[in-house]
Formats: sequence, structure tokens, C-alpha cells
Amino acid sequence: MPNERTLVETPLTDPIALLSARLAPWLSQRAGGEVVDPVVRPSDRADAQINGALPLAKQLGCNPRDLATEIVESGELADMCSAIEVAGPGFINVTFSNDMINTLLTEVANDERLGLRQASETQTVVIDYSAPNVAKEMHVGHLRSTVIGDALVRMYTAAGHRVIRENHIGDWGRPFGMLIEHLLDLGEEVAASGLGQGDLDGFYKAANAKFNESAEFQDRSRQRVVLLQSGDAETHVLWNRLVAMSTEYFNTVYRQLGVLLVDDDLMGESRYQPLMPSTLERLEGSGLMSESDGAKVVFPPGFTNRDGDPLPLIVQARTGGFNYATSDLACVIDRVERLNADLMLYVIGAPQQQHLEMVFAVAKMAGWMPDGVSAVHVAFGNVLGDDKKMLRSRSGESVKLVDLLSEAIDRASAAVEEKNPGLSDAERAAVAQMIGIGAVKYADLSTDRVRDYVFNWDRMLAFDGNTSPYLQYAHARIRSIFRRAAEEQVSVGSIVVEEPAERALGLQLLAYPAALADAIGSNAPHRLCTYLFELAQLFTTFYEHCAVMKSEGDIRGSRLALCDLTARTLSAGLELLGIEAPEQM
RNA sequence: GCCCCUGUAGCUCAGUCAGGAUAGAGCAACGGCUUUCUAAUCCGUAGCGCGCAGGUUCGAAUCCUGCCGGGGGCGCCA
Repeated sequence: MPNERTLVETPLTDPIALLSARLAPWLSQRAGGEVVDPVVRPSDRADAQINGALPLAKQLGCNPRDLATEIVESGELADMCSAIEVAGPGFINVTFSNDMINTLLTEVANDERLGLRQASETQTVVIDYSAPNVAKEMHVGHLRSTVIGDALVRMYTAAGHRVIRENHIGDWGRPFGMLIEHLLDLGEEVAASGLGQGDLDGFYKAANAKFNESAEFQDRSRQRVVLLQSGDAETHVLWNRLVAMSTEYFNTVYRQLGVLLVDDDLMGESRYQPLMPSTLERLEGSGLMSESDGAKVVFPPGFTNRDGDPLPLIVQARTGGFNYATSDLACVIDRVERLNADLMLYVIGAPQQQHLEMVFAVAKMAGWMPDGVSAVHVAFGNVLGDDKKMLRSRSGESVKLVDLLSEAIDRASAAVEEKNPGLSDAERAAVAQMIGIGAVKYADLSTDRVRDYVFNWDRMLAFDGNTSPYLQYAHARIRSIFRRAAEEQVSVGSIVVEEPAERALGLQLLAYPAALADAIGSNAPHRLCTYLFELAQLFTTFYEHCAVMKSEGDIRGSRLALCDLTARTLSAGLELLGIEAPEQM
């Protein structure tokens, strides 16, 4: 797996990274040539603390306080700091000089990329996400995959990688026999008015009910599956209709949600069917495959079943059919050999963990994932209701994603109308869309994805706390300042931090690339959320304490520049999360 | 039975990957600031010792072991 450093280039404008880079050679020399991590961390006692003296002193067998003192007295860091002192058992507390902060901020303010550097080694990153099923409703589980995957796509792209989106839709398999037969029974006109209008659940349930009730329908369905798999032309036309109607519907959801997925990203299960025989042949040739209970299987080491016996990955059922393990293996081959993937992310629910681990293990054993190529299961937990159980509608069914999104927009619209009645209908609609969708996405992205989270309208739409509206509001306020600045014909000047609130805001602005690196390194968008929330908090503190337009001259120019950089950082960060930043709200 | 994830203030969550100095935020509670650059804000008070018990370490929410609660997975569906 490529390490964090190759995924995100070390920023040249982050004081902590600069401090670390400055200190590392000195420490290394002191340690006799070994590579030493200075262990520089943000601190609440100063701007940063250097902890590296403690472990190094232990290694060298000297007193940690003396070593820390030695570091301070070396003068190595003198030009970066306005204060530097040894504390406690050997910590070094560092206060960055305002000169350095101003220089770095000026550099970032003049940089369209806000200090982010292009990766020196571009990786090809394949991201598998969303994956709804044809003729089935999208629900909150798809929300998570779609929203998290979309954020990762944007983040990796921003870091300078080549990102390939893969929407592995469920467009193949046994249910398609009954779905096609049901389509025929209804007639295409009627089916289109159902599926095309987004009544996927109704269609699927009706087909399923018929399947359970009618032996005759079951027969037809089974025969239809055979026809589909054997490539019967008429059947394929019908199948294509089903897929087309569903993907059209998915696209309306994607547009509503504001994610990047388009038709070119569709890479459904059906696409891997032709690759499966050769996948099996290659497995056979590798000598890994064996037979068990009539099925063709591979036993990756380390997996056991209930009885403690080795657990197989079944690649061909007793009946001769392929299954999702075969398909997923073919998929790995395709991504590595056709797409040249260096890194494959699977944004799929946590229950699939063992399955994916087994697939990855087998792919490695077979040599399909050579050194330098890696696959990561980006797992996520469930969306819960207030009762801490899986989110359900009042009638006890899973919640349709479209209903959820339109409710979000309705609620946002009502809030906007109350808070800012001056907006025109069109403006309100646009803002409500940004706020409602942003709130839903941010609620999903802002907690550690492996945990379940509780879905709560009031909390996610609140204008304070760690929410999307709070961040959007901070942005809108800045834009408001600039509307006024334009009227008064004043513009940004050069940044000179003076007040504590200005300084704190400035330091946070410089930490943007590091925050992205952190988020990418663990495929954790919530880390970016945390950063942006802190940024918004520091901005509002600054906003309260440092009047911008009421100040004058260089101070006003500097504050405007800080405002501008903050707005750009908020907007860019939100964009990486797939959330829009309104000009007013 | 085995394996995986999870357990931090009343509530919702950061912090665990890379161990550091009195454990953080938001909400709710309480108390302040307002003829505002959008108060959809800001300032302050109070509240947790991190599921439990051991261990490693100069130092543990963070690493290790065991146990407990919650969720999930464990052969021919995907």
C-alpha cells in the first residue's frame, strides 16, 4: 500500500511540517545517522510541541531534558519561533514567529491550490461506490456508499491522483428472470410509468409476490434467467430496458444529491460475466483451486467456519454457476490489468468485510495483485433512527433515499424562509437545496465511517454545532463582507496577523493540506469535516473580535485577506465533501 | 463456538492509525454581551477520567491480555 507520503505531498506552507523537516536532519545526526521522527504535534500549550527528545534520549541513554535543552540551544529553529522552551520531562513548546506565519499565509493566499501540492507520484485509484440494484429502490445504505465514495473521489483527485469511478450496480443474477417476466406481463408502457417514475419498490415487490405465489411464473422466470445467460437477443433487449429505466432513475437521484457519478462510471455485475470463465481458468492454472462438496473453491489461509475447519471462497457452485466471489475476482483482474489500478477502494458496508478479505487474499495468492497494488475495504456502519435501530419509515420499511432528500430540502427551505425572508423564491430554492443536501451529506461524512450513526433532522439542520449549515453560514457571512467591500471599493491587502484571533485563524488556514493528508491517509472524510468545523469556529471568533469593514487601512486589508482565504478554504473543503457553499443564506 | 467492528460528559460525537504534560467539541442546563460586517453568532460556568480488570512504559483513552455490553459475519444469494 502506498504510504501517506506518496498519496499526499508534504505541504511547504505548514509550519508543523516545516519544523519537522528542519529538525529531522539535526536529530538524525545526533542519533548517529539513524532516521528520527521529531514527533511534532499541535499543542494547546503553544503552537506546537516537539516530543521527539523523550524517545531519542531513551535510545541514546541520556537525560531527556538535557537533550531537549540541547535542541533548543542549537539555534536550529530560532528563525521560525518567537518562543521556544523546554517543559516537563523534555517536551519542547514552540511558538511560531508571526513573521513566518505572515510569510506562509501570504504564500497560501496567492496559491489557487491553498497550499496543496500535486502528488509527485500519481497513483491510479479505482473507487468502487454507490452500487444500487437495478429495479430496486435506493435507500440509506446506498446514501452512505455514494456520499463517502464521492468525497473520496474528490479528495484523491485534489491530491493529484488519477481517479476512476466504478459504479458496480446490481444488474445481473437470478432475480432478473422474474423482473423481465414481470416487465412482459405489465407491458413496457405500464412498466415504464412505474419504474421511470421511481416506483422501483412497487415493481420489485409485485414481481417477487408473483414469484412466490405462482408456480407458472416461477417456471417462466427460471427459463428467462437461462435465456438471459445464454445471450438470447430478445431477452437482452428487455433486460436493457430494465437497466436503462433504473439507471435513468439513479441519475435523477445522483443529480439531486450532487455527486459526480455519470453513465460512463457504470460498471455493473453484468460487465464481468464474460471475464468469469477465464478467471476460473487462471485459478485452475494457478493450482490454488480445489473441489469441495461438488463446488470449485479456494481455501485462503486464516479463514475458518463454524466448526473451525478451513473456510472456502466458492468460485463455482455445484450447479456450475458463478457467484459474487467469482465476479469480484474478475473485477480485481479487470481493475489491475485493464485500468492499471495502484489502489482500489471498495466503499461497501461493514458486513462484507470477511468476503472482501477472502477475495483480496485469493487475488494476492493468484498473483493478480502484485506488490505495489493494494485493495482497501472502506467499510461503513449503519444509519440508525432515534431508537438506535436501523432507520425505518413509520410503516416499518426502509426509507427511500429520494424521500429523505426531498424532506431535507423542505426542512431547509422552511428554515431559510424563517431566517432570511428577504430572499426571492428562486434564491430560497437554490439555498435550500444546498443546505438540505449538504446537511444530509455532512451528517453522514462527519462521523467516523465505521461506526453507526444516528440520523436526526434537528441536529443535522441545526445552524450551530458540527453541521453543514454552520460551515455554510460562516462562508456566507464572509461573502456578505465582500459584497459590502465591493460597494465601498476596498480590496484585500497583505496579511499581517496581530490579534490572537487572527493568529489562531491563520494557523488553522495553514493546516489545510495536512488535514487533507490525514483524511486521505485513513480514507476518513470525517477528519476533513473536523478540520473545517474548527476553521469555521475560529473564523466566527475572529469575526466577533476583529471588525473587518470598521477597521481601516492595512488592518482592514489584512483582515479582508484573511476572510478571503478562509472563504476559499471553506468552499474548497466543502467541495471535497461534495457540499456547496452558498453566497448568502 | 470462532472471527470482525464498537463501548469516551445527560445526549450526539472528536481524540485510538504514529502512547506524552491537568481528556476535547457541539447540543441540552445555567450566567453574560446586542440600536450586528446576517445573533443561524460570540464570551463564560458547571459536567466525563475514557465498559471492567490486569499488564507493558518515565508516561496509556491510545499498545498487549482476559472478561462484560451492543452490532455484524461464519459454504454454494449478492
